[in-house]
Amino acid sequence: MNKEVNFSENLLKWYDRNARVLPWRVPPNSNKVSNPYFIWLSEIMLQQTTVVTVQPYFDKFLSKWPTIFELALANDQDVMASWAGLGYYARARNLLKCARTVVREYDGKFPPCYNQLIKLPGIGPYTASAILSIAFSKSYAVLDGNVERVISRYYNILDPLPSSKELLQSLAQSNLSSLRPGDYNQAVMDLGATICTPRKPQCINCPVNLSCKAKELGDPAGLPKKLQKKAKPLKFGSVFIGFNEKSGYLLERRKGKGLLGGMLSWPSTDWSECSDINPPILADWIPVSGNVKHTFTHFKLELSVFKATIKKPQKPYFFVSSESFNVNDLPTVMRKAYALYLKSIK
DNA sequence: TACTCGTGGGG
DNA sequence: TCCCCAAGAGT
Repeated sequence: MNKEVNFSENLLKWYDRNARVLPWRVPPNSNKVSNPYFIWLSEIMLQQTTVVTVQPYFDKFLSKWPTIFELALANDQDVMASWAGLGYYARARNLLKCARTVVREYDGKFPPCYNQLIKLPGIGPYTASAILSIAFSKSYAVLDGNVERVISRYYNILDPLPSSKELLQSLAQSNLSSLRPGDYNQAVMDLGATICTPRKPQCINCPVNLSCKAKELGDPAGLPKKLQKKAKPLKFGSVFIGFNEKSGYLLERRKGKGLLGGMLSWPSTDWSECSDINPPILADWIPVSGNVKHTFTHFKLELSVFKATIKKPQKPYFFVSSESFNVNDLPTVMRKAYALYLKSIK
């Protein structure tokens, strides 16, 4: 028996006994069919996001929009508010674009074809392969962070990411089970998430430890090697929380691209290496004690917070009544500013 | 290619 | 406290 068969067979045997129970997943050997809408929605949410974080959002989206047809009819603000806190908000914008395209162009059915899937907004090589293998049983191996780690260890690949990606993709594909491509992909990812972890891999419990190259002659925990990342600069800015009893809170809708694009936000200065406390609205602004510290993917941020009673809305800004205001409609960094404001008025 | 794009948890 | 990383995609 060659090593490739060994890997795939042992992995699937392990998966049959140890597959995690997830709301979007069909258990192995259950004779149930995956719902492509569930698979797509979960895969978009799971991009760079942990299963634990995704679960409540997945449940919320399914309860509000049980099928792609309802989602396609949702309004943008509702979807963005429902995504708030999950991060990478381009995913939410593309999610809605994609749902509308699939309903309009494909009668609400995801095309079981790589070249068509990859053209849809928010669907890249990973997500296209995940949908094809899990929902349509087609032979496409996924390459995500888990697979990169498992495969680079199994073959002891010493070249650093991302240059080794092409090789890892072909190795993952060469091992794929054509009978159970979806289970194979999910099995590798489950293995990476639970056994072949970034630190302190539990090789003793690994179903393929007897043929793993890194375990045999290398350092599994040291793989995959990655190129060094650059340091995060520190940026500063100010946000302004305006309120009055009658009208509610003064907010803005951030422009549709870039950081926090499309999200509800407190009026804010730009964020840069120099601190800026010039309010975009005229009022008697009072500094709120303390500041907001927040870390984004590529920079750190410190925000000063100001409060004032605002009489009239001023152009791009608008009031949201106290009754309909929900701080959880805001991204996390803006929730932090609100928490500071609440502390200051108590 | 390399950079942009959130957030929370673990070591 | 800080760094790493998590079912990546878009530009």
